[in-house]
Amino acid sequence: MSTIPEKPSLEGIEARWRARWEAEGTYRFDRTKDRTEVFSIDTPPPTVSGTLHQGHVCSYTQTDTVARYQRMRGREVFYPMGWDDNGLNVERRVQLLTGTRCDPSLPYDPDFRPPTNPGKKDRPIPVSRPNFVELCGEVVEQLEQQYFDLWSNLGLSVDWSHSYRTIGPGSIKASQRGFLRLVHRGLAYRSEAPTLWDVDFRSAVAQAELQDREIPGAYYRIRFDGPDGEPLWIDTTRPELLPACVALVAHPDDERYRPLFGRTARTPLFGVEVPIVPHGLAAPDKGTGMAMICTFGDTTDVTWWRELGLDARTVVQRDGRLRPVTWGEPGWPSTDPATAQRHYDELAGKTVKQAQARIAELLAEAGLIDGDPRPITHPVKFWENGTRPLEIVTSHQWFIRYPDKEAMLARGKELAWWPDFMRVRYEDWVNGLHGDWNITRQRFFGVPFPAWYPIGADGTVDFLGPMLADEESLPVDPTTDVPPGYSPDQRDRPGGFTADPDVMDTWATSSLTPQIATGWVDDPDLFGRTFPMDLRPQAHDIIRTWLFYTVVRSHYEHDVLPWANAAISGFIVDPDRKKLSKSAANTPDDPPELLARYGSDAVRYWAACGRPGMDVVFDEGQIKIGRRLAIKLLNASKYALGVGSTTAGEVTEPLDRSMLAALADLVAEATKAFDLFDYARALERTEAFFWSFCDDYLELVKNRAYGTDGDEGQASARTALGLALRTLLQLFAPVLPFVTEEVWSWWQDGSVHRSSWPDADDLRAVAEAEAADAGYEPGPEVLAVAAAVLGEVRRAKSEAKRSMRAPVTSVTVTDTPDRLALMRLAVADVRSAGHIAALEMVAGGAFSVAVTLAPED
RNA sequence: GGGCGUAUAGCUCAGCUGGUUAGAGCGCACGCUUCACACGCGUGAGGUCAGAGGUUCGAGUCCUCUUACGCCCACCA
Repeated sequence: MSTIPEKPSLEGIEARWRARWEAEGTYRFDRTKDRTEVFSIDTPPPTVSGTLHQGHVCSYTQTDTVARYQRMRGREVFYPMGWDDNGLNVERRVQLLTGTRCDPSLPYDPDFRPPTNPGKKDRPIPVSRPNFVELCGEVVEQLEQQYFDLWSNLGLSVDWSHSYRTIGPGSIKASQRGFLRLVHRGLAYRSEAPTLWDVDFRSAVAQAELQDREIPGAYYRIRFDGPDGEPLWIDTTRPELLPACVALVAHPDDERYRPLFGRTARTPLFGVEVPIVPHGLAAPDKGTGMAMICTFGDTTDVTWWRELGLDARTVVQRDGRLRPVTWGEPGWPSTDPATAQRHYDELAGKTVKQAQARIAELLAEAGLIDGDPRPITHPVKFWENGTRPLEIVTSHQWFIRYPDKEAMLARGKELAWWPDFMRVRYEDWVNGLHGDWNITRQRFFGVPFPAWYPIGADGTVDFLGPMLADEESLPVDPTTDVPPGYSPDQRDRPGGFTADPDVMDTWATSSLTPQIATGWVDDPDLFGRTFPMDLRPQAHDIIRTWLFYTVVRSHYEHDVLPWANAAISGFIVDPDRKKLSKSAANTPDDPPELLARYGSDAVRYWAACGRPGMDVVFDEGQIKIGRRLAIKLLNASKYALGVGSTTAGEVTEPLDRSMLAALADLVAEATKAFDLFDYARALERTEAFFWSFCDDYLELVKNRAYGTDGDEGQASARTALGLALRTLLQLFAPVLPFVTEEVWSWWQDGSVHRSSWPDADDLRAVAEAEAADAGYEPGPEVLAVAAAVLGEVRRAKSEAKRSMRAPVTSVTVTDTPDRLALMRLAVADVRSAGHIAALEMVAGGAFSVAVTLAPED
């Protein structure tokens, strides 16, 4: 306990309490507790390569309020923190920051240091993969420190001793273990397949990372030769893929084309005989109703190609340029190879865009285009972080099979969603799934696959016959470790082996965050106390990825849900309802600046005002209100403690009991709200109570508490004030951890954050004690009636433009007998607070108050 | 094209299972140096609850349709 400051202030309290909480282990997880006593949280690992903005502050604060509530309710809270340093974003960030680019063919240079301040225009310096991974590690460490500072300053009650990296050794081990187990059960497999591919980042991307964007394009109407030499017109937006055309397709019911099914057409410029086939996906109303199938222009092409068993003639390479092709060779048939070659040589080596322009010219020159291209805008698939449309290339990839839709939907029903309607997003996603989950990324900084491929005596690699690491040997890096039965000198040699060159998709790791955080296999004791977890907090945009994948992995590995509850937060939007972008950071409004200007509690207040699942508008005004609330708590507390508040005495005065009865109702409501993860409602109710508590109750009780009206009732006021203050501090503690802890320390032992959540029944018992004997029903009404009369007196003074201290000669209250009876119980306090000389009560009629002010001096 | 959500005072939002004159804060106006607080206090003005139908004794609240906005999904020829 310490003393009450003369002039209470918020300045500096964050640093003081951060240090104290850390030193005293206030939020340390007690791992002697049983699973039933534990509340464990699957904290979202923030992407350290991203930019901190108010959105992070908002959602992490919301979760923290729940964690703090559960802790006060007596649950031992397991609240770890992860850092997501996986993925393409880190690589991109590292490339920018260090001016380097990974070239896996280079040897490791132990003395390499990146330039200190690389210019944007400088050509990136190629570095080896180990060098690049080292740089990633260094950059990631700096980024984590920034995040730690912010989180800690914000007052997250995380146990920092339980933190992990999505690419740390423990995570790599867990990811590889999970992967191997799926492979051994036949649930993960290797396949060569057409894959959506970002030509700039030279990597495959998964369905969940796709984004449609409307971009300009154009329809070209191109002439094919029909079976009998007649013209056959098709519309395409991708004329450059003409050399990759393997069939023409129309709807089976399309009368125009039905006679042509089973026959062949000839492609223009290249003279390739392609079959004319029916398929239900062909749209009679699009273009001419007949489309060319290319390998591969879009995912529909892939579907057609697979379902119709067509040839593959791919032309787009991984760098987004057209590959060299020799026409007339096997796989590249043409009725006129020389002409085909002449045309194709104009395209080979060009980018898709360049090739499109050139082939349009070639077609026009040959008179094979009908009219001018017709400009359109159409949705095209992009990688969500990419800048050029995705291409489809064929490559070797690892896939995880999805469980039955029914099983996944059942898991979705089993999970408690907050708010409940978010479940629908999950169900929509499950119902729309197609294909399996491609977990391969052609990157460098990530979890490597614990796999190698045998090299035959002739030097060919069997990319479909992987050799897997033993689970006991994990974690492994196949580029430095050696597969069982081989020696290091056999690497990349005929008869030897080669490492799997790829890394896992970021979600393949983060789908195991519950397992990673709780010590799966490596710490069975902790795992048994914390898994399955209680809560997954996350935003709605990654239900289809993080949430869904986590459910899949836990379903496969443990046959349970990974957590009982999913609390889904909204986005932070700017006042124009646009999602906050990265540009929101590094402005005067960025989070560290806001925390410094208004204090952490104020920013937390704003965050906690956001309803669960609803988008939150960034509103600096709301932060100011939070600051005002925190300051008000300091001052009201100073007053209450200054008059000698205690939590131990008796409460005898009806007004005091009435206030406590109202407080008991508040506690019940706030508790219920928090149990439903509705921190916003709990805060709103508590705040409303607190302001009227200050405005009405404190004013009514002030003189009595000071003892200026005599000793009678003073003890009652002191006890009521003490109980109310203690309760209010506790109710506010989850949202305003700093100021509540500050005030708590003035008069209570220990931390408010480890105190027991208030009990509505206890308060009600105090309010009701012997009330019946005193001849009235205890409830909030006495306070309400007294406050209403006081309000009328204030109004009279305001309208007369007089001070609130102006003396009142007489007041006449007219009301129903019942309400007058309640009024009578608090009449002394009302007179005192209103400086009222005489107060009369008249039964009958509607509530009204006549006020006669004393004349001014 | 399908789905989900939102629409209440100038702004940000409450209004839980339908029930007396629709609430709060900010902002605004007018006041008040009041012994916890001028980083304050008091009082006040301000709303045809997006629109149109319907159910009901009664609808901001339930149903239908429409409109606007946001988000998610969808086979891009």
